[in-house]
Amino acid sequence: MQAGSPKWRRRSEARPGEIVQAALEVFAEKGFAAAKLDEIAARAGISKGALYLYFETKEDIFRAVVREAVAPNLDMVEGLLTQATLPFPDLLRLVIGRIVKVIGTTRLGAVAKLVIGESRNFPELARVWHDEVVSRALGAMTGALTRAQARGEIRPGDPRLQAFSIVGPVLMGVIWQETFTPVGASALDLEALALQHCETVLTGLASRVVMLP
Amino acid sequence: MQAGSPKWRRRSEARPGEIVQAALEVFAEKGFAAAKLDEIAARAGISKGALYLYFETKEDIFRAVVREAVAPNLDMVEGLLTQATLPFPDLLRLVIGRIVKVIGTTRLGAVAKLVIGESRNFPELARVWHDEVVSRALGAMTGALTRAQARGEIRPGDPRLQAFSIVGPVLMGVIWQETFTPVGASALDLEALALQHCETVLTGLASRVVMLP
Amino acid sequence: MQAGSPKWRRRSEARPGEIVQAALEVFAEKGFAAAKLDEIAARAGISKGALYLYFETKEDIFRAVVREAVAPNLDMVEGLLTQATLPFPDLLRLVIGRIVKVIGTTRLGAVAKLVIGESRNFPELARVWHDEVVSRALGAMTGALTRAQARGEIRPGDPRLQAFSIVGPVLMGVIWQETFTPVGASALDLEALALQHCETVLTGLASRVVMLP
Amino acid sequence: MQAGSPKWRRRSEARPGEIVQAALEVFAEKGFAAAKLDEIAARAGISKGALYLYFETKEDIFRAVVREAVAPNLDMVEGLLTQATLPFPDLLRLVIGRIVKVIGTTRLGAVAKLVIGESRNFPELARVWHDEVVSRALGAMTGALTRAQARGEIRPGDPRLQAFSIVGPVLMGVIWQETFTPVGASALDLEALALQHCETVLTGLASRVVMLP
DNA sequence: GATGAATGAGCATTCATTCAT
DNA sequence: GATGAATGAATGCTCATTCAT
Repeated sequence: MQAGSPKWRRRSEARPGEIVQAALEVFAEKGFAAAKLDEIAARAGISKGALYLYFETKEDIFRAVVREAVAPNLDMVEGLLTQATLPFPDLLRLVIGRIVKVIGTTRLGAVAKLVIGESRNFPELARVWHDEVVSRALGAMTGALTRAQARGEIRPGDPRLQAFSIVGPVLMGVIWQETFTPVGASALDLEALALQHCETVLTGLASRVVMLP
Repeated sequence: MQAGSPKWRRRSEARPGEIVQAALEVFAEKGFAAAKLDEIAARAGISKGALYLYFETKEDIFRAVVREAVAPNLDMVEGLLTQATLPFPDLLRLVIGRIVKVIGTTRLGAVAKLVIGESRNFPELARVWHDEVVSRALGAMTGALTRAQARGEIRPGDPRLQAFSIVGPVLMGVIWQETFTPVGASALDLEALALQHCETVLTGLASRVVMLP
Repeated sequence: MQAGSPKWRRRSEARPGEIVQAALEVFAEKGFAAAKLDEIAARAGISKGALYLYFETKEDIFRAVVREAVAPNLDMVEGLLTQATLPFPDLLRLVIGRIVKVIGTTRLGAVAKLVIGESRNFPELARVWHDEVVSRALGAMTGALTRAQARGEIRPGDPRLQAFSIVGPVLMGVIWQETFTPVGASALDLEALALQHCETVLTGLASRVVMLP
Repeated sequence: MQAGSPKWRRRSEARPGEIVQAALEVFAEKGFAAAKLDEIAARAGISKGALYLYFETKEDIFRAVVREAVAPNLDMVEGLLTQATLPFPDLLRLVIGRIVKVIGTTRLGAVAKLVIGESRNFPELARVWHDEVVSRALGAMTGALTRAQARGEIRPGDPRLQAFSIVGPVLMGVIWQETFTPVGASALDLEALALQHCETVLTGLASRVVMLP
């Protein structure tokens, strides 16, 4: 084995990402405590000891996994904020579509489950997720709702609770897929759910609505 | 030590319940793996060894905790089914109110979080919860929605997805309280959420609705 | 349940013997360490706590089992000694027959196995057995051999080693039955072994023997 | 678990042997249950955890100890078989001498005691010993006796029982040394026993023998 | 940098022993 | 005397972490 081989150099730089990727899989499957460093190392294709060249502790790896998953969401949150001038129905359809797409292409659902499950053991992570993802996204949504109320687009009401009305079903769908589908429950078409729920909640929130007798 | 001291009277009949109660607290705080039998025993006011007079293993205790939490839900589900002849809006307000009340008076939310977090390590529990709680409740809701559609009370659409639209925000509220409130997020008034969402979704699902330009 | 019931009184007196009997079975099956007081109590038909009304510790029960098994052997040893005036072949046939009979009607073999297996953990028991059973029996045999040598009945030689020649095969037969027969080895006719070995060793030890070319 | 990977991974070559050696000592002194992994590890000069790099469980270590002791015996058994063409007396003297030598240079006696004592808890080990050591050795001896009977060298009789007559005293001597010598009994010269018994039993089994009145 | 053998603290589980009833 | 619930010390096993190579 020759030191300084370029193949190694390049791999070294990629290592942390590979480890986080492998760790994400194992944590998602087993949860934090039941995940074994042996398995993470094996899936990352390195030795167990090598993990400690890149991370201090197992908790560190866990933190990296969760924080890494925050990044794409931050982008999404930024997206929410910048589109904030659209009419609310258009904005909502756009945002929900984006959320569903991100969930479909990343392991975001699995990470959400991890954060939920380990929130008591890793309060800082729950805090990070709250502060940098959930709260900001919810804040953006609340802001858009407040403005839409001011414009008379949607009916009055606590915009934070309205935001729950909007996002909750999608979150429930994600949890369903992560929790019950693997144990035999019928699968769920998250996109169809988002589409139908969007129209339902838009009608429900619209101000210029008249219910006939 | 005085003979006949009431403190030491045999409580064997109450013990399993006390243990499950103590275990619920510890599991809810730590998750399955991080929960220590020492602490469960201490909170139950008995020795570690005594746990094994009532349960075979730690997993057994966990199962008991989860199964015990199922019972009150079964009653609630039965309640749902028997009220099925009411007009849908009345039924929904009734049911949602009941759900929120149960959640407020039991540790159901904590158990739900446990089931979600440990679903990969205890698939049978996820299955039990799916079969005996989630699926039945969702089934009842779907049935009521189907009938309401037939009666022309609510608009057409996949009733299962409509059920997600109805229940999702409440579930999200529960998760919020269990996950983010303990780490500093602003508390959530679950009852207000339920109330407002009920009206929103009822409007959104109603068939006799006209959106004005 | 009436205190002082005569049925109980009589049982109480028989209890230690019943316990020792039950313990013998369990110890014989499992060895000392793997034997559980629960099982001994169950087989004796009493509660675990009641064992401590008759014995101080588990070791105590074990000691009682082993010592109890000594008694019938002491009788046998006495028998050996009193018949010591017979011609040696007659004496040997008598004694070996008696040994085989005792082994066939008691759990002596099992106890021997226990003593052998636990001799390091219970040196006093090994000592008791040596002093009160093995050594005395061997001493009696050695004495008889010495006298038979003096009478010219059997050929000269270390009488202790001759005693091993006589007894060894029977002991081996007992061990065989206790160790290998339960795991599928073909059973052994201990009586036939004793009979044939008796004649073989009597010929081998006889002084008036001529080997033809 | 890698398919096809040999059960004995690349390990420090000497370690397993050192562990087995240390374990043999501890098991021989305490028996299986009373032997503590702490002590085995200490005597092997490693930590308790390191044991599990080489063996799965305590039982595994025990099995290795017993199986390892089988190997030298297999060689001995083969030796018996290949010398089978000698005249019986010469063969017997050769074989017995070899047995005594092996016993004197190995801890075979201690292992035999272990197998006897734990035969109920580890039936497979008793079976292995029966099938691969005792049965084969006894079979070889029986075969030699049968041929010797056919040649008219020794008198008729059940050859299996004759084998017991031959081997029993040596086994008894081994057990004596392992069981009673450590608790104060006078030591036994196993070689002298073997020598004298050999001549005794050869005379006893010889066909061309006449007993004078 | 990389390895994997070695460590040792930590935990679930067992079971002889006790004691209030 | 008898019970059996309760105890707690003991121990096999796990696994994150370290370190000599």
